[in-house]
Amino acid sequence: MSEATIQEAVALAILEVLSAAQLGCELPPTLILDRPKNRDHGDYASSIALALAKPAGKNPRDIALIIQAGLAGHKDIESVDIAGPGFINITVAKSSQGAVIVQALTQGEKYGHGKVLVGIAINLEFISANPTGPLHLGHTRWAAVGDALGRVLSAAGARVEREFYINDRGVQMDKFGASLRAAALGESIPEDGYHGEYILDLAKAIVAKNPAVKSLNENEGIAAFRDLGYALQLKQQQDVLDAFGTHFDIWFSEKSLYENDFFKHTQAKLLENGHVFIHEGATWLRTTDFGDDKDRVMIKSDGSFAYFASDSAYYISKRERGFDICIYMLGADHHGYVGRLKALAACAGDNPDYNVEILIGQLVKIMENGEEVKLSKRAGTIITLEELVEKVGVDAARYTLIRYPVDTPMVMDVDLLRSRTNENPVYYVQYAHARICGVLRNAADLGVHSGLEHIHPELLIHERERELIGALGQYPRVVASAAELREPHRIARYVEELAGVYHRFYADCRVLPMGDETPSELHSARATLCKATAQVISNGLGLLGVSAPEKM
RNA sequence: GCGCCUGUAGCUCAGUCGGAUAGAGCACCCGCCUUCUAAGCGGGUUGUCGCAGGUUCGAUUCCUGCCAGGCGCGCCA
Repeated sequence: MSEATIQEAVALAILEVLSAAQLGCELPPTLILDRPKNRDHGDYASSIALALAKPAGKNPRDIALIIQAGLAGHKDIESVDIAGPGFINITVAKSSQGAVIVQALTQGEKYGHGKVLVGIAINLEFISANPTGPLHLGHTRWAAVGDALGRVLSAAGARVEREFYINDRGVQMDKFGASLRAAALGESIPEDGYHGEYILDLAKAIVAKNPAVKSLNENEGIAAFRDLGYALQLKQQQDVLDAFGTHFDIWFSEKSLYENDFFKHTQAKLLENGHVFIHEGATWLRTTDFGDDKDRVMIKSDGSFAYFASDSAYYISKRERGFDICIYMLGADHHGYVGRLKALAACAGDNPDYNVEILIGQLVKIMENGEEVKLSKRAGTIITLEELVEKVGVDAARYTLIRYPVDTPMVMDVDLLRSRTNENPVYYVQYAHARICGVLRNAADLGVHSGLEHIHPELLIHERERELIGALGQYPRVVASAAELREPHRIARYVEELAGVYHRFYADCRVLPMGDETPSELHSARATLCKATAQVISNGLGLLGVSAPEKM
């Protein structure tokens, strides 16, 4: 998809030099060059000489000297310096700097896409809320992060399907039906039922379309309300997610796991592997064979299915549908699932360290006017996704939720998210994009050309220009590591950094001609650099599902 | 009791193949629009990286123990 970057080419060259030097020790299979914090340390740095000193039994500086000599004359390298105990600092040749701009402009939306996950089929399951109420804040974190992760994994070359598991069977559904029926009939809702205001609205909507349901007897009525309410509530969740920009490939019904004897098939498969047993009339899976705290019941002694039966069948289903890796994104209150899901995979004969990945998201709180917001108008207790979006908008909500690693408990400050300053990172990044678009519009008016024929890398020698080019070149690696580590927040952090570098460039490097100045090649070169930057910001925001406005 | 997550500047948080002086925003002070979007830029001040050991040339990062906070441990779903 993307050709090798300068960074990769240089890293490869270093490995070749080391290999030819026959140090007598094992070399790392790949080498990733660092971006030094200090600009005096060049464009790229490596501590490989220090790392190999011991196994090779050599002085690190001697190894560094070998690398320095071996890289001499490399077409992309201006200089190789050795610093301190043996750090290698590499400065890229000016003429080669333009390669990044060429890649960003020619690859366009694909710039940053890579191949690290090519050939891997990933099932990404997230949210998976009960269809008995609106989506709340906990779901919302996953709605943003899950969707972004899906985009990131795809960009890294994986075949990804996003899946929403609908818990559409079991006692919760019946309670839902009973609650709706009670609301419709003006009776008090059962204590263990659903109490939000939305229940009344749903009940009204159901009765309006199907007046007959009110006169059904209790059992039939509960079933009718349950099924009609389910359809409406699911649709509501789908509409909300759609408006939020989160798309699912598959809406998977839990109920469907029991059709066509699929559960029997699951049970047979697990039995075949020797981990199913009967105890006191119940059917169990011996997950303790693979490190779980306790064994899990699949079929209760009364013959009904335990929730774990669904989990088991669902996992088997995913694997039989051809997914190599099943990623589960769960809330912190479900972290107890990790052990049993891993063990389940092992019971099915799979490799729990490879085929199953579980991401645990810590809780989200929301602050407004300096205090925690706890009450929801609609859901009764917990703030909903819709309410969050009403408060801050889709872009700010998505961006903020994605910006932090999921294992950090996070606090969303509504007042801050509404602010339009530096302290609000969404606007900071979007503003950089809009600013560039403005410059490019003016460039066109002034007759400043930009594009592939106007890169002129040898003219881009200002410190800020070099920084900006360097930052653009990091993007493919950021995407790759975000995908491999399942950490989409890295994209957000990168894009913030890039926006900052751009703003500084903008402050120091005039892009367009002033007054009656004649457009020069430098103007064109800078405008082209701007164009490449806009592309990368737009690509990064795109992976997060956040818009890149042309005007603000 | 057992298990998972967290503990970095006054506040909110970044920082994973272990690396060079630990970063950003906010807050506080001071500058920058007679020409590209000031939703911006620059400068100044801020640290026992929870505590104690260990591994090594080097640890915020890896290992062990402890302290503090959050969450979880059903033939519920």
